Amino acid sequence: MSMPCFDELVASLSPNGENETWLWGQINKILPVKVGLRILYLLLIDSGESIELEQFRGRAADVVFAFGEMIREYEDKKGKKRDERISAGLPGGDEPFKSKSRYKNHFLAYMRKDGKLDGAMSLLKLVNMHKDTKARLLIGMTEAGSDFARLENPPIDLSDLDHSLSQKEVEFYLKHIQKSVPGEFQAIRWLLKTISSGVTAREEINKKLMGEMGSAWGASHAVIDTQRAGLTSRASELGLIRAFKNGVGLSVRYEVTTEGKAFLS
DNA sequence: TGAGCTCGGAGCTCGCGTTT
DNA sequence: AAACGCGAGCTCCGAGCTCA
Repeated sequence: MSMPCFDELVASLSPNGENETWLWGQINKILPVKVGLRILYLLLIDSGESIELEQFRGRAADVVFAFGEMIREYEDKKGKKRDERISAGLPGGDEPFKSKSRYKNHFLAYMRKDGKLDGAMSLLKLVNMHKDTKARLLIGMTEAGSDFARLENPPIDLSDLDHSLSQKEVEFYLKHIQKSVPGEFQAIRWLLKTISSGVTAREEINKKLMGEMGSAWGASHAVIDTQRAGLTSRASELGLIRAFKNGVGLSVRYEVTTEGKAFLS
């Protein structure tokens, strides 16, 4: 299926161009997107080019909920700390309905009443949607989505619950956003450059972000905070930055990793 | 006019440092 | 060594808007 263009995405409702429109900050992990994408890929082997959106969303939420619980159980048993867990963002907990619904809307995909596409899968142009002649809403994969879905993934394919993404998946993601999702590409470059220049603490990054993008976005402090948190979380999952605590105080600082430096150059 | 939807923020939990 | 406090990361609630 062809890629959705920027105008078809909910992101286009912001007054800024595609380069300045970052992924919404609550999309803070890539693994939940990858798992959903693999499920869609498998469903499409039987169904052809597209499948009914709600059928996919229901099935994916159920499977990923079980997957998330299984990973959490492993992490609990190992006594893993918050920043070592790969289960963040996956649905789970004792309110399955709410958690699945959040997963479906943030990490999977849906079409708003106004026809704009929302959800990480759509915003990253890994899927596309259309209505058939009977007004049924169908979802299919773009070529990039299908390529990304097929790549071997540590927890899904190797039962490796300590790593969320393989090196190949990281490389694919970065190449893909460079080519097709310029807002996310620019956001990650902005963050790496910012940290490289010595702006390494949470509030300093917020301040710089507010100064440079705040007025264009019309963003409150809370929105800046959300965007910053999501971006640092994604960049860290991709292995481009690392958080550390320097001796005194609690506050975290970030540094650009070797991989991050390679990406910048 | 009220049911459903969207956006953005409120607030929870965890873990670590500090205080008593 | 227990209690406290706070930063960080994450979850999901709900005010206000839209649309039937």
